[in-house]
Amino acid sequence: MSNRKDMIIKRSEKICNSLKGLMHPTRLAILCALRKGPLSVNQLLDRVGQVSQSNLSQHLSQMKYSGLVSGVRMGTRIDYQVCDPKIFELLDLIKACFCK
Amino acid sequence: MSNRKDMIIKRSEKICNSLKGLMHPTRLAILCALRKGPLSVNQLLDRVGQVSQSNLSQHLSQMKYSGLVSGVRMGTRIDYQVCDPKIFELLDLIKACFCK
DNA sequence: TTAGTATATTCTAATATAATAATATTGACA
DNA sequence: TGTCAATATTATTATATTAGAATATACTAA
Repeated sequence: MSNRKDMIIKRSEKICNSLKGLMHPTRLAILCALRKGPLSVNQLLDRVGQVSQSNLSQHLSQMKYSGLVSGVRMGTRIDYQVCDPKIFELLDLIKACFCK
Repeated sequence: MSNRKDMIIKRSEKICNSLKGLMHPTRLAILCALRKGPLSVNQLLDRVGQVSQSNLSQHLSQMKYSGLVSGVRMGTRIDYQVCDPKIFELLDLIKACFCK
């Protein structure tokens, strides 16, 4: 049925879907901002470039969906944080690869 | 003029553009296939999933443009290889982050 | 309960990306 | 030169992603 090529493509598709979670300037900036710890949406709004609240929220929900961040409600606000600190290693390596 | 936020966004944009080079199942599969060494377009065609020659070529040119691979003509064929082996570290870390 | 603040959702228009088919280019060699 | 094999380009269409505006929801406090 499914041969080696299909396996590779299938795995690549899965990886791509996860990668989409960080494949946007705004989303990368969100991750950078979250490096030092959790931040609320409004705090993020303040730290990340010129983004509307609505747009920021959309990006956050996309990142939540792809398992990059999680949000904890603290009363009226929601603090977002990165699920797996390994992501920061990934960011560092990405910078090492592409920022020269 | 350009404050801290702008800097972050600018750098994020740059990283994103580079990342786009690997943000596709076919392109990821190409990179995997190139891990063991250079391959010609036809060889890649044989190793990567169901892709047309034309489409594969387009992906290769995009990857070339974003600095991921380079091609060396050998007579009638062109051998492609990964520019920077650090990319494979990146792939491994991506797998570690997202394939569990 | 009402007002106010924080965040999310939905819809739409604009833009970007991808796949396909058709055609073109390049190099080797008779 | 003409043909063949390898690779690239172009145009077109289909699909996905994004931003923004408007609106909705959730919680707090009075």
